[in-house]
Amino acid sequence: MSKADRTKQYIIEKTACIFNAKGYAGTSINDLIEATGLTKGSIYGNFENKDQVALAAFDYNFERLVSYIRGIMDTRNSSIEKLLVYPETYRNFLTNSILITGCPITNTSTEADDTHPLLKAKVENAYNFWEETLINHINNGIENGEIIADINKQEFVSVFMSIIQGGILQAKVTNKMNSLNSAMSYLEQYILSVKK
Amino acid sequence: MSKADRTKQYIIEKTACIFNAKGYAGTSINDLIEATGLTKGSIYGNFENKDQVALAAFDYNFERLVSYIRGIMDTRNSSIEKLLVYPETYRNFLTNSILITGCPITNTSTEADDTHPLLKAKVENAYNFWEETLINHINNGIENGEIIADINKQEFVSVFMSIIQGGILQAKVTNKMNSLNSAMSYLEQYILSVKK
DNA sequence: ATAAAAAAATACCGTTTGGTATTAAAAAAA
DNA sequence: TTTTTTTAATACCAAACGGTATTTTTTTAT
Repeated sequence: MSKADRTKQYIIEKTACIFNAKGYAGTSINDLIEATGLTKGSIYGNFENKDQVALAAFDYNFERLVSYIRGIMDTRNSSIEKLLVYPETYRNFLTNSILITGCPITNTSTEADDTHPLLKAKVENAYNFWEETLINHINNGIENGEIIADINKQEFVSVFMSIIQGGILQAKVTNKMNSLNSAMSYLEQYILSVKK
Repeated sequence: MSKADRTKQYIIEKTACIFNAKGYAGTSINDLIEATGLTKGSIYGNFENKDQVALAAFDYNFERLVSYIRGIMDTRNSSIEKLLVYPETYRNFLTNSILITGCPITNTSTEADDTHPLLKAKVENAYNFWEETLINHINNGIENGEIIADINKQEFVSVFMSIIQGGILQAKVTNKMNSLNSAMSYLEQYILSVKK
């Protein structure tokens, strides 16, 4: 790993949370300088422009979240238990450093959809990835005879993701955990309702 | 209505959609000038600063959405039918000028929560208002014997709002209506599931 | 119709923005 | 260990930012 690669990574790690919290329009080069302790010249020596840092930061935020959840999932044996990792994780998202400034997909999608095509494309991919992952878990569950075969996959994953995203949105803005907890309790029931 | 009040209203009406689309950090004074055809002096003569325009714009966006939905609701007789106005409305949100740039609550909450206390307070109020409205409809439904009495109100409204917000988020970013339609179909079932 | 008051346009201000040469320092290769 | 290459810091830039003072125009009250 070259010096350039290391600083590049360092910049991403130090700024990713800022982009997630303040948004991509709300984050300035100066914010990046403050967060990294580096100079403008150094940042622009490693990234073409602010856009490229933002895109890399999103990838980092998303990848971190994905690997965090996958890490817990790997400790679970059944498909249903794996799906239950989501409500379990998001229930305590305010105490989770990865999620404390909100879900990167949720945050980025609202900002990027009407303003930032490159970022929007990234969120779109992230969405599709999440959807595919969920469908894979469902398919595994069906194959194992763990999940009912006549499940409406499309509807299930849409509702699944909606409940998580909506729940986080509500919790972040109201500072109350009851609504998120309620949503997550329902999600648990919802998951168990497709159990064979 | 004085001239000042009229231009103030004019500025709000012309800029509200921009704030909703580009966000509050992403919208510049120049955007406001372009949208209104007015000059900087005129805008600052009617508003203390950009912040105040943004706050007024959010109020306008929210109020418009509320009165739109209430307008349709008033044509419905039962509580269940009134609740069904939501999936009906949000199903076609991309063709609805009020919602085409997304739900103001959803958009604003992701941006404001970590950056803009005044705006965050407004979104919080909007949330609470929405929640209260839903609970009122449920209470009416229970009183009329239309909705089952042992409904978990807190959970119901949380899930209700989550499905709508999550569904819009997905539709906006994927440009696909299936996921939103699926989520709205489920919401319809969900509403009917509390029917007596 | 005219005078007073209010609103809008113009012109200006300092600061911050994203970004770029250029110079200095530190890695990496010889 | 020295030279070359790469990386980081400095210094700079034009443009855009939010905002203000002043002048001109338009309302409004008389």
